[in-house]
Amino acid sequence: MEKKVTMADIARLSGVGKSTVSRYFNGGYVKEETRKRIQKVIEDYDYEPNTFARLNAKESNVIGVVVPTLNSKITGRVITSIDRYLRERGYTTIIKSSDHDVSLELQNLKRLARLNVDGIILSALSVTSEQEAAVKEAGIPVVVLAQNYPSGICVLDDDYGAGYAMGTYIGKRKFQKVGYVGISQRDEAVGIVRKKGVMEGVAAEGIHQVYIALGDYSFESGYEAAKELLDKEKKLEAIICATDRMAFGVYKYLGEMGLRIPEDVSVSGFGGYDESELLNPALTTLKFDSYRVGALGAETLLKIISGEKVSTKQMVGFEFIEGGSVRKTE
Amino acid sequence: MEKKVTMADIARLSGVGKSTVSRYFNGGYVKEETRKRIQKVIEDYDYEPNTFARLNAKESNVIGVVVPTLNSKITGRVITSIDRYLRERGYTTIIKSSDHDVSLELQNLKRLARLNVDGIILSALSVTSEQEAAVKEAGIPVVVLAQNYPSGICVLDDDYGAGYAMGTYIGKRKFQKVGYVGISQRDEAVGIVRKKGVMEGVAAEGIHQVYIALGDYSFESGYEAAKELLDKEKKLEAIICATDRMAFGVYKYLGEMGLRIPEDVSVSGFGGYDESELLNPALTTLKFDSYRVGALGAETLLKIISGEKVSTKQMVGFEFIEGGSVRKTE
DNA sequence: CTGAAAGCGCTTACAG
DNA sequence: CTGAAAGCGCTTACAG
Repeated sequence: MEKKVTMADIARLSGVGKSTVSRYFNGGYVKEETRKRIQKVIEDYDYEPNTFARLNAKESNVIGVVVPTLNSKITGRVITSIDRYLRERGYTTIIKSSDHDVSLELQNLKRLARLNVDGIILSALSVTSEQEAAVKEAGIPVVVLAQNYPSGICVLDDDYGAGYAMGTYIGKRKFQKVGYVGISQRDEAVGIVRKKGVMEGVAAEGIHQVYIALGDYSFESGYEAAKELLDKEKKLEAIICATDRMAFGVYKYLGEMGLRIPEDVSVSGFGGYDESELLNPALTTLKFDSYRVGALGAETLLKIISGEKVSTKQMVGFEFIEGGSVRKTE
Repeated sequence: MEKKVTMADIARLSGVGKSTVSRYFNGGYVKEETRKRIQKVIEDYDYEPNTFARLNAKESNVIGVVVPTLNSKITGRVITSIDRYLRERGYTTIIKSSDHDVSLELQNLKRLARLNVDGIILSALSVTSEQEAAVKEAGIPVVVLAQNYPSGICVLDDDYGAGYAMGTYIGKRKFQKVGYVGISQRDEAVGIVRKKGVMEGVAAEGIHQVYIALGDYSFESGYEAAKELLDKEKKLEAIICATDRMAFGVYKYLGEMGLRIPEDVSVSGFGGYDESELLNPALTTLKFDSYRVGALGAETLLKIISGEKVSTKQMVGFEFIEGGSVRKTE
């Protein structure tokens, strides 16, 4: 292993002081000629400063990202987008997973604060008071993603708008009997806001009675919900599912019952994962823009850091994906 | 923002020297009584040392992980598993994405080395000589994942075994005409090793002619490959796909042609993502154990760090998932 | 078993 | 425009 070359080495080799090399990297004044000399040496040695040695720098140029899991398509998109945005602007991003554990999430928050990061992007499991306290105590800018965060800055999916769009889409088909497979209210975005959008959307089209079943995001729960709904009301014409995965479960149940989609029952979802198009018929669904959520979150954080004013609550749009799972009105 | 409490504060508050507090954290000798005093203060102040300030420590307790993308199911599983394994053992893991960019991958490698990480887990885009040089020069332990790495230590999926298992499974059905949708040889694991397994597997069951088409992992390429294969050979009885996603494309083409699965054509894949069971019929496929790859990679790296001997090449198994997409022999 | 001192690789006033 | 000095929050010999 070769000796690691440090800033002091670069300084010595270029015949300048360390402070000058430091200024070279941090945009301070360096005479053009000196700059050239330093640059040459840096290239020769393929040198880059050690980001983590900036112990007493005003800005660390490090941003912390806390996510609930490393294992979801959404998280994958969000952190890809954050990482890219930040990298292109010279920031180092440190990703910490809470692994679905609230206490680990709290620990991650505290640890990042201690590492002197310039800011934190938090994709929260849920908003807890302890967490709010930690954020406050950290004294560094925090942007919360995909979760309403009244006491701070957040970037959200437009769940209400999406729900409303799907509600009116289904409503316009003039179905008499509609079912909805929802999610517990503990998930505010999906369980409350999205549902509200759907309900008000169908209502706007004159449908006032919706049969409701509750699922838990899983394939199986969609299957069970479909069974429950069709048991309660044999003549259901359409089932709106709060997530694609549950819609897949509904597909399975309808298939087993010999009911055709969309001739007998129409089905729709929310999510817009690539799988939706694999189904037969392709699922009519709605895709949230997770990449945009990540990028906007990062952009917002950098603005806060540089002292710009930002909105406390920003909404990111969605895209309607029309498949073949909803019957057209003849 | 409150003043950050540092190790010096803890030392002062416990009436000991900084070195003693440091030893407290790093397992050095501290008298039981002193230990208690320090512990009390630490708890009162909810203190944890700043991992990145250990500039001249022998071990940084930081492990770097370089992945090709943050945006794939497999990567998600691998890093979840690595992160968990390492966290439980007191390591901090730093995840860097190469975002499908070879030069960024190289930069990530160099940067991590400069950060003085104790070791690196590399899920490589491909093995390049520059990269091998960087790894060598880094002078720190590196474990390569899911890619054969003759010059170092690696942890691999058992692609040959998986291919062979699928090959014999299909072969035993005594199909006369079999097709294979493969992947370019540039991907050694899938394009060469897996294919070899499949070919030798079917051959072992007496099938010697296999019609081959090439795809690029995508849904569309699976669709096109199916078209090409069925064009070349109308009576194909089975199509083995090197990946599930391409198998989905095959499903679509067969559906459009009015061919039933498995009555007319049997189909199988590799991957075992959750989506496979959503299809109708469920896809017969084979699941690699990405969690195990991650954990074994991390375990191996820690062994190297602690000076234990490790195998240069370790293979991780798979699980056969029997769906309904392959015709049973009557 | 413990602490003062030196050092890790940087950055930041400050004097020139 | 530049460099010497002090400092960031830790760890590590070393002396006691």
